[in-house]
Amino acid sequence: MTARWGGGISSLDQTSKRTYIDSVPPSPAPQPFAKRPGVALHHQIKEDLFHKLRSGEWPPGAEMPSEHILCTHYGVSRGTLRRALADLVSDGYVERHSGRGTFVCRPKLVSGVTSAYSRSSVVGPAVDPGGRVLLCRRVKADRHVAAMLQSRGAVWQLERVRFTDGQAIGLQTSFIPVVLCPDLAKQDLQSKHLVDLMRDIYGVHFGSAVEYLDPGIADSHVARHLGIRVNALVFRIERTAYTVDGRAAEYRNAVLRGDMYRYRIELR
Amino acid sequence: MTARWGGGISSLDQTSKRTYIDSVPPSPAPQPFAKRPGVALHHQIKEDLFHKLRSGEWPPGAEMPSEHILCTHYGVSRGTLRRALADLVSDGYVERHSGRGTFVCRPKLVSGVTSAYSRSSVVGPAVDPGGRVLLCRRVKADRHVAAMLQSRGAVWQLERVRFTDGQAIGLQTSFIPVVLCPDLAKQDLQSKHLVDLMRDIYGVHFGSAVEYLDPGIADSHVARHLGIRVNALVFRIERTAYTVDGRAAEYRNAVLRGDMYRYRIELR
DNA sequence: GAGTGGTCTAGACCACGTT
DNA sequence: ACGTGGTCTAGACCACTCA
Repeated sequence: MTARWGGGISSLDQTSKRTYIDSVPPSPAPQPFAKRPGVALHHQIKEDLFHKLRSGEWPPGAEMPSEHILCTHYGVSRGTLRRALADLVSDGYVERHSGRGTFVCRPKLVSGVTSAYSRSSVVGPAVDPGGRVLLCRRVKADRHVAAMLQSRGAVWQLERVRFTDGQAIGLQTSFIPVVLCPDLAKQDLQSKHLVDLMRDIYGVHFGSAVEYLDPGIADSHVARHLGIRVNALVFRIERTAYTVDGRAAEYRNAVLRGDMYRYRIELR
Repeated sequence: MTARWGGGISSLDQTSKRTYIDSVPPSPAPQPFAKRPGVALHHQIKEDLFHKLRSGEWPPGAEMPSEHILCTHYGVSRGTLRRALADLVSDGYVERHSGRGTFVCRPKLVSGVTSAYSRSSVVGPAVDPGGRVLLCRRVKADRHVAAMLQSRGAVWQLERVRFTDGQAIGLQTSFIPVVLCPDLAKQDLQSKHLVDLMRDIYGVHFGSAVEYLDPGIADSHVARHLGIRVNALVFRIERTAYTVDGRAAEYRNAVLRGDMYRYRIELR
């Protein structure tokens, strides 16, 4: 049996709920739980529980008090308490198992590079829509592109230089099934985001994408168009984007200046 | 006013709920909603709503029916329906605004590199705990390290080669405040994860971390220890890890073989 | 069988935004 | 004033786990 709850809750419960009356505690009783008006109860309870978690009152792995006990302690209904616990679960702080109980999560931060899921974002100046079109032609999808797009038909090959405030920062080649946008070459690829264009003209709604990131260096082609020296450090980004109903709609190989962008990853 | 709901729900409602009776519809009425036993109702409702979203029945930006209407349509209580909607909200598919209504989210996938938050993970063989210690000494934190650790005291400088299955794959230098682990040099840094060690010996619980990722190339030092050629492509990873109560506990500079690992990023 | 969490209901009151 | 979503309650039944 893992650590149970030491105490500090049994000080207030059972009796009347929502009693703000000030019967001065005879002993230095721990501040039990004072409801603040104007803030959702479930939120206050979540904060209080979180505080107990990170103060070490309930160490990682420990079993927490049952819903029943917590309800009487906080003087709230089960629904309200469960809302607080559900939020802690979705934040990854506690685990619940039907029939067993509620447990404090052990930190999942692995020491190595392999780590738990997380949130990530690109750090750097915003990229302008559109860009200089170097190439836009119909081609037959090669083996690799066909595999990534899950289709063997004709595709548009679209190569563009991307800018931020007039400065070239990326070079990318997209492959898009022709069936999705029959006359893509006629569209305003210079000044519009591809996602906006495909949505507004062809009704293709992007919903998700998967990117793979590798370190790379600029070859002469990349260096010339981005105005950087050959062998300068870049990110190589391989990306497949999917429509909201799960069909692959764009496969893209991109290069992004390594001196102007970095990836930020938030682990938890 | 954005698009309202075309129809298809008004076919069943108001009248008795949970009526499976088969009064054969005079017109080809759309299959309304058949509950499957054994699956939580709120989950079935979420699936049904999701299906309507991605089928385009409710386009992005459209206002969805009110809770009241959906309750009568599905024949469930408000709590159950709200649970389904709450799940859709946390998945990022719908937005709710008190007093206004519930709206279908517009896809947030931006065409450019700058994109919405996402989940990410490292792809590659799992890293062994510990590693070969090249250096472990007390030093005074320099300006940069002190800033990252939010403290000016003495720190441990720990440089290790990381392995996977006997093969060197990464080189990292950690800086850890001495106050957190007075005799770190005496510990088993060869075969234990730093997080495990700091938790079990010093009671330091890691809770979160922020990493910055850059493309890089191996210098002679890195190349020698990782057994790769000079100028080989690597990831450079700058990482600050925090305890559960938010104090910086480790600042790390790491290099990871670019030919064996890549970052996978899932955008939504 | 007792205790746990998971689900669901049918009410209630509230703050908010629109009309 | 009305309809929206946000909050909260007090019950109920269930599946699951463990002693």
